[in-house]
Amino acid sequence: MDEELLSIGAFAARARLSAKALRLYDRLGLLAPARVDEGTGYRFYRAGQVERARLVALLRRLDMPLARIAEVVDADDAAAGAERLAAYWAGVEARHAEQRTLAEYLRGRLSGRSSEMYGTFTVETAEVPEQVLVTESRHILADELPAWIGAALGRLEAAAGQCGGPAGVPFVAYHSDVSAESDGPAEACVPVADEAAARAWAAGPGRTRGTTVRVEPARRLAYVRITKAQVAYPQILAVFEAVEEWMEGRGLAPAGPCREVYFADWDAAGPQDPVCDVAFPVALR
Amino acid sequence: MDEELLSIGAFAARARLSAKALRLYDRLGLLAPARVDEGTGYRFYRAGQVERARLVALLRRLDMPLARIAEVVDADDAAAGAERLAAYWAGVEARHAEQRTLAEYLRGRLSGRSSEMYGTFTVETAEVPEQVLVTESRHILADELPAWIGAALGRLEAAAGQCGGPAGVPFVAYHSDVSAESDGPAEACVPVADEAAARAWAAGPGRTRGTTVRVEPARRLAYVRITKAQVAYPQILAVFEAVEEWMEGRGLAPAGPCREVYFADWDAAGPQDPVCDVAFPVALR
DNA sequence: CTCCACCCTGCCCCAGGGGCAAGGTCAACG
DNA sequence: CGTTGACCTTGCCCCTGGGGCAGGGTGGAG
Repeated sequence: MDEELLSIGAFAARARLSAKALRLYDRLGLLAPARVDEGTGYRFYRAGQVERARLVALLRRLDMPLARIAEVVDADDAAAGAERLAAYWAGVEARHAEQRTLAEYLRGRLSGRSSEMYGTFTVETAEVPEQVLVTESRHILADELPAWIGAALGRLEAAAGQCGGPAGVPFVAYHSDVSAESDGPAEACVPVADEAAARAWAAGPGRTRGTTVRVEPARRLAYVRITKAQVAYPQILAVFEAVEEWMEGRGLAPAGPCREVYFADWDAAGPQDPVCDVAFPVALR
Repeated sequence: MDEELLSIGAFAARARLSAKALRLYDRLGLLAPARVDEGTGYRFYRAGQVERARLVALLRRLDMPLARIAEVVDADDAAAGAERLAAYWAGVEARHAEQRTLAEYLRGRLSGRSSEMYGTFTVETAEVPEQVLVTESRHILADELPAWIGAALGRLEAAAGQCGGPAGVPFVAYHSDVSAESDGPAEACVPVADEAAARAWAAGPGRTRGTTVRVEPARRLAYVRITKAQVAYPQILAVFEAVEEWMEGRGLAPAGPCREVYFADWDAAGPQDPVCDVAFPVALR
């Protein structure tokens, strides 16, 4: 019945944890000893608890916080625990991918200067026909930009359904710098098929928040295709700079505001999937 | 001359840092204000310091410790800073690669059990001819294993130079479990060309530490090829288990101790490069 | 002159322990 | 039976990189 109670030191050695850590896990309720002597306070563990302790130790090696470890090891069944682990790890991977692109950007900036970073991006061109756009504009700083882009494109795509449906790829145009000091404005744009319906929609109720309809003439874009992980401030600025340099090298001047073209399903994309073109309009012909 | 001194709040906004962080960086000598008012203690920064402050902020987003940030931003020239950044980031990548394989192992263990993890490794077989080995054996626990393997194979490869040269790929054989509780023994082995020279070497002075020479008969190996990042305790145990399951599925029994075959240059390999075969000998024919 | 926005220092807080001090326990050895 | 040394307990301070708040000083605008 007692099945060999282990002292904290013996248990720590078997579990590859320190006694100090075990006391902490006891206090947090993550790994309670099987018995605590009332007189002396000595902790005693069953040999069968080693498995749970080792799992905790392994999860700690992923730098998982103890609270999330508790969610994994206390899950109703192992599969549910695996899901929570997968969710945690996906977050780690996303953060790491973002940091990796930032590290590459900084390394290039510190060592090679522009010549090197220019080489790491491939600039292409594409022609885009005239489009009717429903748009939403806002003055905004860089830190709120990702949340706003998601929300604004969501609203505009909903609107596009009432305007003949989306007729192209959504994008965000920057009419002036968006950074920590400069607030744009930025303009979220969704091409639609039915201009008359779009104008009716824009004149409808509750459209005071910078929404408008405009016709964007046909244009040629110079762009760099980037992955989801690379869509992060401020390293994305290096991409804009790369396109500008490419244009200067060919004697081309920007023919309108720069933009980010979101051609893929953002939520479905993984960190290394291409999702966005960083683009400048250039003169046609 | 004064060129527009900024208060801490104004400077913090431009640098995308909190005032609190700036006070900390001042105290650590990482980013000292251009002037500190003696009477009031007010800190004043030059606009030109913004660049350094932003670099610090970006490096912090890599979770780089402030001490290492100081090494980067205080480097003699930008290229030297880039090198230190690269060194730091290489460490991050290595740790992340190791954590990734651990996360995959744990996810498999929690969710799919053996069926899934079996599927993630590809087991191959290979035939190895008879070999003369110089070897070094030791009782050792898992946590000291990597350091010992490096040192022992280094010594044996040096010895192989006096024994007709290396005549095959070095490996480590496990005659019993090596874990946190069980200490093997493990045996580091390097094949050599000249058996007589090897026996003379083994009888030479200072060879009392478990070194020996033996002839390993020809054998067939069932193995899984893994990357440098996967060579880490305890997730490597899952690889051994995968090979064992594969063998059981084919009615094969181990014909000797399991082993890790290091066929690539360990130091030159990146985390994702294949470097090691996790192998069991099986009966020939 | 007063008000409000800044600014200062100093203290406590977070995670996840490491390290040490002061004192209690337990088994083995003489 | 006593002592010794290994082990256990709690409690406190330390680390990093700040966040948050208290209590008090400053400076410019109205």
